[in-house]
Amino acid sequence: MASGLITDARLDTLDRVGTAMADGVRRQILVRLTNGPAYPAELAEAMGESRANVSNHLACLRGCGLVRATREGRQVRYDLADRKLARALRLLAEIELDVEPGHSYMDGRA
Amino acid sequence: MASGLITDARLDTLDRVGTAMADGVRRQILVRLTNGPAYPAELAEAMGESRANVSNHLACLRGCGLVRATREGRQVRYDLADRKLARALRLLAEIELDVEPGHSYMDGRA
DNA sequence: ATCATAGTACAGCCCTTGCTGTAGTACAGC
DNA sequence: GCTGTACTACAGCAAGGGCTGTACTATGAT
Repeated sequence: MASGLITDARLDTLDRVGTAMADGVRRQILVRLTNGPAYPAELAEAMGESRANVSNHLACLRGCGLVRATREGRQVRYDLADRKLARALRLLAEIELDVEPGHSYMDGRA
Repeated sequence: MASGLITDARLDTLDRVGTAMADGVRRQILVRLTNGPAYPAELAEAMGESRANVSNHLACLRGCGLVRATREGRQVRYDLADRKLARALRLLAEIELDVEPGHSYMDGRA
């Protein structure tokens, strides 16, 4: 079952991950969380984005369930919700994608 | 290096995968291609979408480099471009995401 | 209590992106 | 040659989603 077909129940998970990865800022946040927990203000400064913007994207990631938030004093620590997520992200990043440059869609034959 | 940090060079790959997975139709196409090659007309009927729509999304997936197209007579066969992609998609689908129902973001403590 | 900081929530505008419809290309058969 | 099929490309409109700015809550310090 682990390496079998993707069931309908798991399609919901892919939907969440898909919408989470749809935006560049959220992808960057996910990558950074792959290397350990982080805080909104820290993320905002490191990424050159406004705090409100980062906070909104973090809310999106929470809604999708990819990220967990826990209070620490007056700041909030964010972690990836599942360890498999970090593994999957690294696996995705390792994929070799040779894109045809001319954007001509027929690569094998014309 | 395989299980290390995600380098900037690999961020480009994540961008491609992210935009590819941003849309529900494209996610569905990717899942179907995980189980083997497919043809546009076949996909369109199975998914209840127009051929033009499916073709546009396939063009997007080609542009991102996730999918490879080869002519077969007067139809075109589509395959996933990399075997790791299928593995990564299955891994993503296996993630357990327990989303807090009330959308109240503080789960650990209030 | 007051002030400052960390973070969130939401309205508003704008830009991106998806879907439909149409025109066009490529191949197979007659 | 012509016709039909499989697929693509592109214009046009509509809708979804992102960024900014502001208002608000919560915690900690003085």
